Amino acid sequence: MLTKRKEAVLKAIVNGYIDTVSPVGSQIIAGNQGLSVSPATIRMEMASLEEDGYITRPHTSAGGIPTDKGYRHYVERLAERRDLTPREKENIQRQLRRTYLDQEELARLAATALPKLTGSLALITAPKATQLRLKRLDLVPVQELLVMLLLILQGTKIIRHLVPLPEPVSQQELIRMGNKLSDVFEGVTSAELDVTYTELTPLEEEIVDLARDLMKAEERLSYEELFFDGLSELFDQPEFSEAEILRAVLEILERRGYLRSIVEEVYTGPGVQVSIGGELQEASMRHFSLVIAEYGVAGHVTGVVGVLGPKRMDYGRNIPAVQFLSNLMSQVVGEVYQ
Amino acid sequence: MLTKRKEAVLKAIVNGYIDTVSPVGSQIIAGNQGLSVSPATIRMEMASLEEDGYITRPHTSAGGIPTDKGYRHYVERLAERRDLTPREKENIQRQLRRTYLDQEELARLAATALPKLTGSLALITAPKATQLRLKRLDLVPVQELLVMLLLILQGTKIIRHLVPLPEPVSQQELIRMGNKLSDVFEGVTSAELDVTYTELTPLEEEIVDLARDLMKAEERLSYEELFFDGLSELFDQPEFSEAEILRAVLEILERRGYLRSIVEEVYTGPGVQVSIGGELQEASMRHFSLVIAEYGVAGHVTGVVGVLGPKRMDYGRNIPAVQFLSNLMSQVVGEVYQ
DNA sequence: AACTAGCAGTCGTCGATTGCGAGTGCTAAA
DNA sequence: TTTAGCACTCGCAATCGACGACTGCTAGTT
Repeated sequence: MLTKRKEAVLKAIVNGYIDTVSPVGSQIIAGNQGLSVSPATIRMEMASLEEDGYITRPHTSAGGIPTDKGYRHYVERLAERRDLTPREKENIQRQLRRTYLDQEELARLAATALPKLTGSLALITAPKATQLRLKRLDLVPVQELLVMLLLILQGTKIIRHLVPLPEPVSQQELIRMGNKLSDVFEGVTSAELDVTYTELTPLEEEIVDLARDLMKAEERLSYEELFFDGLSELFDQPEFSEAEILRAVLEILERRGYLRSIVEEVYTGPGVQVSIGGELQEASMRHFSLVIAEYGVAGHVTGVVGVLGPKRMDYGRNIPAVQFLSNLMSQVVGEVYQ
Repeated sequence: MLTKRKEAVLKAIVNGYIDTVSPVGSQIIAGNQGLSVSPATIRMEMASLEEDGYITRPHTSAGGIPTDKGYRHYVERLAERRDLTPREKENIQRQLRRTYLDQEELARLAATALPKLTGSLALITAPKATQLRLKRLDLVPVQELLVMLLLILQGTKIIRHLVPLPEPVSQQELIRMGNKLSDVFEGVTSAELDVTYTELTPLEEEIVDLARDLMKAEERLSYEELFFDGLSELFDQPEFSEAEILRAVLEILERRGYLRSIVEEVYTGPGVQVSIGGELQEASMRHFSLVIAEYGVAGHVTGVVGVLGPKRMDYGRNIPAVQFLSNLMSQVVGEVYQ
């Protein structure tokens, strides 16, 4: 366990490093009001902190910089949470509250808002329902032998798929089929989409089978599409002046599935989760931290919202920011889902 | 007009620069087979090329690098077009030919394929119809006082919008309205979506008005959403090791409307268009070239496909690549549009 | 026992200096 | 018109030294 004073020193180091992006020495720490001991004493404490693995030094005669362990301790016990200002909150609320948005748009907008608040990259998945329910089924002619199958699901989600026909079918007939199937299967889950219930023509059966497969495929996806925004905010951070690190970020972002897997790895429960550098499996993430939280309606629909930034991000601010956005999005999504 | 030999020298310089990304000197050019004169002679030619503005030198005693004018001449008369291999073509064709894709997906897929072929960033807009036609109109309940209005348009495009209701409406009633309005207005353009034609309830009128406004708004957009992919391909290029240039690209990409305006500026007619560095209005684009072409069905539906890369991109390959993709996408889109 | 002043020592950073080599322009000869 | 030769220009990379930011340690103080 760390003593009060060691914690104060660690906190000063992390805060200082977050500020200046360069190792912080004993004198600067001593200069901090609140800590009225000489630099020499600080040095003793720093030596001890280094021994315990909370800080490192880039070279023998340099100040300290926090290790992952140091950041971890900072995040959990030292960082002072600074909530968003009422003004900022109101601003986001106004943007996301426009009820006319569909849910993808919601995620997209949230991803645009977050980087400005946190100076980091925002990562947001659209809300995904655990159990899809069919609201309506449409068949729209595209060509003589090609129709678009449209599955409209609970929560404004839509699946569409082109279906080749074995032989021409009149538009009236397609409309009739759409209405009939919508009627029969309204409010039904993918499991209940079964052809044995009613009298169906072979073509209708085929379509119902396809619809079920599409819904099942959709359910199998562990996440909806991932939106991100704020690359340029991220690159404003001084430590990313080196192209090498830049490249790492880009690669992560282009392989979307990859990022998704990181999110899944990190996400272990409700509330805001923080993962710092090496705590993530991925070697290329060692310069980054991830602050993420789930949002949605428990058991019905969920998504993930978070920010990716340098390890020396402003945790005190970003954690409340992610928390706020998670709550807000839960509300908004909840309204559409009842 | 340039002499044969001057052109040969210019070509060697551009080719060499594209290869090595560093100024090419007289000896290297002389070393090229095909040009059997001494370096000294080459130097004379280079001095003349410099005077005429085809090349510059970074400093007094350095080799030549092409200017925008030099690239322009190269692209128009010197570059040897190297078409994609049959294998590559087949590959893309297979990917884009799956008829089950909707048109957004088509653009997205194309944007993913192109960077791998060209080593540049791909820019693609989804196909946009000049004249929207309504295929079907659906009203799907979301909450007691909230319905989703769904406009299904010719060519698999969908517009959706949430509509608040003044008072509860039963699901049957909504379905009836959807069917009625679909029936009345099937195949109609935004201009023809007029409430005076038939007997409509006030609520129906309101919905038709809204539908028309939505379609008109959609038509006013000059382009569909712009997809891009291949950031990391772009950053593999050695000249982007400097963070400053990187930042420029990112800013361009994050402001989507901005990029769109560049595309509009460049796009002046059919066929593949090449814009080199300073030829673009935007100062921040001076390190880049853009190779773009239109695709679609003339008069009905159009989109833009192109690549953005360093000025020293492989024009000989990228121009045919963009050409090929433009043709292919025209075909695929045409099939859905008849 | 805890703290601190002082000092020698370490190490990275920055600027100046230098040598090297690539590549030129010019001149004079073929 | 072409070419060989040569002096000259520059950028680049390596080297060096001064500087300064810190530290670790020791010895003395509270």
